[in-house]
Amino acid sequence: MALVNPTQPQAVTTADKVFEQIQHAIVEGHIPAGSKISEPGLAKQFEISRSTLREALNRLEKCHLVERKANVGSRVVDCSIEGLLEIYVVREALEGMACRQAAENMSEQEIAELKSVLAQHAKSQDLKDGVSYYQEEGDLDFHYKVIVGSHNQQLINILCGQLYHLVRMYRIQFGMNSPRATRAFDEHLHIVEAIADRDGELAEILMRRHIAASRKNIEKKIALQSAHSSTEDN
Amino acid sequence: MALVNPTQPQAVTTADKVFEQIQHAIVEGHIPAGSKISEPGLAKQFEISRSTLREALNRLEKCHLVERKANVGSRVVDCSIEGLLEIYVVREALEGMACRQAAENMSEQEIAELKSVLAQHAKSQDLKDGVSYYQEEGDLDFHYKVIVGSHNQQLINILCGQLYHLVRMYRIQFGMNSPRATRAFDEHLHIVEAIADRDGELAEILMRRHIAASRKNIEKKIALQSAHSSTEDN
DNA sequence: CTTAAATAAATTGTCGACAATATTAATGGC
DNA sequence: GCCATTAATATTGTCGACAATTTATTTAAG
Repeated sequence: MALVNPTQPQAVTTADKVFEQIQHAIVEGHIPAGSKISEPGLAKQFEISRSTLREALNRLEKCHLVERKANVGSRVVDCSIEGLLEIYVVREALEGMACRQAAENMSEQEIAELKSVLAQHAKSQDLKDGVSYYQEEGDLDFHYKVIVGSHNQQLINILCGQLYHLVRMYRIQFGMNSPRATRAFDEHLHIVEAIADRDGELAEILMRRHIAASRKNIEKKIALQSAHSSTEDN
Repeated sequence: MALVNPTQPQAVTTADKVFEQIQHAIVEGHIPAGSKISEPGLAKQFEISRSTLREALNRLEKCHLVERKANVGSRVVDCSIEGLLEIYVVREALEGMACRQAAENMSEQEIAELKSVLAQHAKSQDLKDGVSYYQEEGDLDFHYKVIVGSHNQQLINILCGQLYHLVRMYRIQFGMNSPRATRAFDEHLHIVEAIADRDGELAEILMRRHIAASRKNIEKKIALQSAHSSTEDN
């Protein structure tokens, strides 16, 4: 069930396993965003040495979940609204290009698989009109398959290896149970069509608009929230 | 003179310094691409412990200059033609978006600085019609300033922190003394115009075409090379 | 009482050694 | 003579300890 990352092969070493555990804890918010990380503390908590923990921290740094300053220490990244919007901008550019390349490079079998993913979403569509969690997973799954379909190792690395978990972190911590579920699904359909037609240019445009729409949706939401809180302040 | 990376602050720790030295050695080809890295060997060579070396290797991994496999070891990345083209695709997407954001977000002063950089290039333009090395540096410098001008931390991180040295590595190892010097300069001029006009859409298109042109130029070169070598094979 | 300097505590960076795994060399069977 | 298995070697992963630096506390001065 868990999305296996092609860029990060099976965890074998203990540092790998601890990395995954901490990663999960950060993404889910069990280790709060922006908090300082105590190397001796975490090492003791996981019953490993500091060297091993530092190895894990290095990998967390690679996917931008923690930041380190020399002689000072590590902190979990801060979840700011600006940061979230920045990531969406990057995604718009990269996933747009990935989608273009997917249209050019995906095999017929991959396209068939992508279609079947959407078909599955469609089936469970009606019964989950309120429950959007699965749709969240489904959305990620769709995007994931398109990215891998680009067959561009650099794109896959950056999007799946580095940004993927950061995006999940933001989604969870900002509590985004996307109200765009059905519209997003329709957009997915159109994107797949463009890919199946091998129309890279259109595929890129559609994916970019799809992500830009998400971003604008968030911006609107934020604007409402701040407007609401400012009336509360009065 | 040396381009200071805003994402990687001054090296203070010995691991940082060793990292920079190895980075330089890899980019310049003193440590050959694709070669295996012996931890005990390199550690002895730099007169540091393995722990410190591994710390440096982790940073090299972050900017995609070395790859590590569990229980096997580290290798310098391979410089394949496919890899080079993949990077150009990523750059086209990211720098295009960076350019759009630069048009929206750069301060007037930053734009003035960007213009002055080009003016300097123009002055030395006539005397370096054969010598393209400076143009190389100048090209990087221009792109660098645009990226930073996007004011998007994520974009800056990925492009300046991760891809920058990889691009340099490819340029040096494939011996690219861009024969597009004067045309590239003209394209830079048009890009700056678009930025100064705050026309993000045009700025993105121009930057994408600028990078795509470089990519196609390389593709053409490669095609010629392989055609040449195949005739040699006969 | 507030501020500055000095001291103490804690944290990070670096080191060398040992354990686990992978690679190479040697041995034996066919 | 060639392939599989086993032994030997080398390399990577992990550990605990010490050095260097930062942070917190205490002390002293104004």
